[in-house]
Amino acid sequence: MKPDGQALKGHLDLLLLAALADGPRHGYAVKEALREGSGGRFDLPTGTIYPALRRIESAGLVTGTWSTVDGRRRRTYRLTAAGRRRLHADRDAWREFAMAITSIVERGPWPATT
Amino acid sequence: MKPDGQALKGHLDLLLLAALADGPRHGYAVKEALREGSGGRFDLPTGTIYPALRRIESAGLVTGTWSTVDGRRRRTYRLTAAGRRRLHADRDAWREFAMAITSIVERGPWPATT
DNA sequence: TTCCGATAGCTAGGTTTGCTACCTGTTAAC
DNA sequence: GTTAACAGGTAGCAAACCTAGCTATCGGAA
Repeated sequence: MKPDGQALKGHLDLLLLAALADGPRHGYAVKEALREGSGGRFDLPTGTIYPALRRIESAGLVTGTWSTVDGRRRRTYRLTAAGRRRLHADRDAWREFAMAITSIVERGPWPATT
Repeated sequence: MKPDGQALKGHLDLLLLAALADGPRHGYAVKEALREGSGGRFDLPTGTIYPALRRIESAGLVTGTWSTVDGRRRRTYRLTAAGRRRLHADRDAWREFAMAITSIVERGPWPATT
């Protein structure tokens, strides 16, 4: 499926961190994990994934190491302690955010402006 | 509460449309409705609200009319037919989006990369 | 042999869009 | 007289995701 315009803004880091939560993955595997984990909803272009991984790497949330498998260069990322903390914090923030949006959007007519 | 960085990107229009779903409101009332409807979570600055209302107005999703109450200028916005359609579409898109994020974020360790 | 798709990585530049900071003005409270 | 709440607005910044394009390997199809 195609990207959502701006909808992902501010939530991509959470997705990347979540995709690395159970162990190291290289960039392409992160991309596949997000696609499969979302039922095809988040089929993000590599131009979104790779710069974002670099970004959170330089923020100290993940560390990346190079390796070569079958002649293909791979950069494998793993969560740092800070990344894991950020994952938990962002997950909480997401829950709060989603609840707030939902509470506004999923309601019948508003109570009269008291 | 303070703004969420980039988290709102792409979802603000939905909130504005939802705030106007049960009847016309002027800009300031929209701001208050979002603050109250979100339990204080979305206390958006006027510099966010007013330009965004203008934006969705020029997109044909709402229409605005001037009036004066107690010497205060008010611009009251109401949904157009297109705005109501967009509201429904965006609400569906939000549900899908939230489900997709949640399904990635709210899980134990990923199934092994098969 | 050549080509293509999947895998794997990368960058440059554009665009959108919310936020910061600032402004005008009225009414009511202190 | 000053402040707070109400009501509207603009200019310009900055984040960051997306588009478009690039290199390169490997396996299978044509």
